[in-house]
Amino acid sequence: MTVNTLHRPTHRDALVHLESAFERGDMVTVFGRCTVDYDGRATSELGPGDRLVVLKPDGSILVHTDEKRTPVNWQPPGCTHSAGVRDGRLRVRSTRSSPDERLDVFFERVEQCSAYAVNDRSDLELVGSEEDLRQHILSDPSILEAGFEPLETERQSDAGALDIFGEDAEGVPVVVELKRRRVGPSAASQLRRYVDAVRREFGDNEPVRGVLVAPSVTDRATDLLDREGLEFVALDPETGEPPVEDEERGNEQETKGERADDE
Amino acid sequence: MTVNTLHRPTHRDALVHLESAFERGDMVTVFGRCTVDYDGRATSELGPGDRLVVLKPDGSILVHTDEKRTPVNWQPPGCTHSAGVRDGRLRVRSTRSSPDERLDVFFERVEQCSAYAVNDRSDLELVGSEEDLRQHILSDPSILEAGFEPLETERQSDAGALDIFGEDAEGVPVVVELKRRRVGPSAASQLRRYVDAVRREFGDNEPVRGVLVAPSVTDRATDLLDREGLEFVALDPETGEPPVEDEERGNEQETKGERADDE
DNA sequence: ACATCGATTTCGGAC
DNA sequence: GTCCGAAGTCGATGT
Repeated sequence: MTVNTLHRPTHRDALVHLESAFERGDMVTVFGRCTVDYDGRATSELGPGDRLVVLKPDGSILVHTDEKRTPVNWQPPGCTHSAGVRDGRLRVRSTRSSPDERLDVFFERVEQCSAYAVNDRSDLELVGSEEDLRQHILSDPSILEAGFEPLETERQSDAGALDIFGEDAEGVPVVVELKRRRVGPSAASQLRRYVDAVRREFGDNEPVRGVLVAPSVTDRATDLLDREGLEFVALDPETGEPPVEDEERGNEQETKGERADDE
Repeated sequence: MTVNTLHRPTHRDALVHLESAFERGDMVTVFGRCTVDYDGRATSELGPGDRLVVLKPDGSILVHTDEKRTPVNWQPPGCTHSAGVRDGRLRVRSTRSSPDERLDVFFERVEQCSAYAVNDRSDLELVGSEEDLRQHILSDPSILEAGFEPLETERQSDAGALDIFGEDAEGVPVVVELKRRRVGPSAASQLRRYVDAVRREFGDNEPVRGVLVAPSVTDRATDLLDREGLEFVALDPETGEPPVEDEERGNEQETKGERADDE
């Protein structure tokens, strides 16, 4: 039996059900009318309403309303579940120390309470991350710029690790910062921070270039980059190729032969 | 009846159950062995395993394994739910355009399928945000520094909006950047970006101070602030007071009379 | 719709 | 444990 469900249980029955589910390491859902009280990194209160509460065997807890992808209240993995009956209500509690936190869900009525025995060994395989973009550039550095040579990834600097550090065709050092999606001002600041650090290392006489690589860039970020003498290269993280633009298309020299032969 | 549940339904029964739940605007959970396929901003695949799928009437969908606070796959509000039977499996699909995205969950077996009629009008009340910290400073600017005078919040600059813009006791412009928790290098960069922008506005002859306000700061961020001539002030977002430090405590002048009278 | 930025961000990796 | 940055981040606000 992989699912064990109670409908409209008494608080006492729900309590026993919950505690044995915690014991077995089941995943649990509780649906009913409740209030929520949180105190920890911040403090919150939530008045009465119908919500779905999910308790996982890794210690995480989620309180979901009928809206939003993000739970209205939660606690991350590593917390301790407990349950009890207080003042005629079922209290589901999650606690941890460091930081010291407590989440209480008080049910005035439980509509349904289910325990699921979970078996899951599969890992998610995801394509299109910043790491994928990096692999594209490392396997064919010319997609960044003709003559670019990567020398090091995750190279340490005073300001943190550089995504890619390399040299251009003239041997000038290049700091490359990668983003999987359209970039704004913060990415420009980040690149500047890294370029500043490398310039301090190399001394004021040596030129150091900074290149931001992303599928696209906002206007304000472009302004900031221009002001700092930094550069931008448009690349898609999934394909490693320049993204197709709706405007100004059709006149670019390609480094790969991916163009359709319709012209 | 606020909950409607099927145990080990046939795919066809689950399908009918799902479609009427979508119609009614219920919140839905499906538990069973499934695979997941996602294509959109990125691309992912997830092999077979037992998962809890939550579908909300606002169009969001969550696929939860037995671990992590974050769903292993999901779709944000505004998507369209649909269900069908394909190749002997129950397919639960979520789609949207702009961006063009598709999430498919294929159940080889459904253990339980529940529809919940949700009634929830309460809003979360939360204390301890950056906005709370700002209110503390605006209502008593001296907690930042004696003589500080706030002039404007969300003042626009070339680099974005400033949290607080004001003057110190000498009339020198001050850019204040607020963070509700311990800050690292990126907050220092952000403040620097804002101070640079204001200095460009005011001209090189005018002094402009930059103050980062947060409960604490990392060493690397301190280095960056020092290098840029920026300042740090320690304040807690919930209390608006200097946080209690384990070390070097006991010698600070308080602005509020919150100390215990045990000495 | 896009831009910008906060978040009880969460998460993973490195130290 | 802390630090640091990525994320299919999400979500809110303003334009």
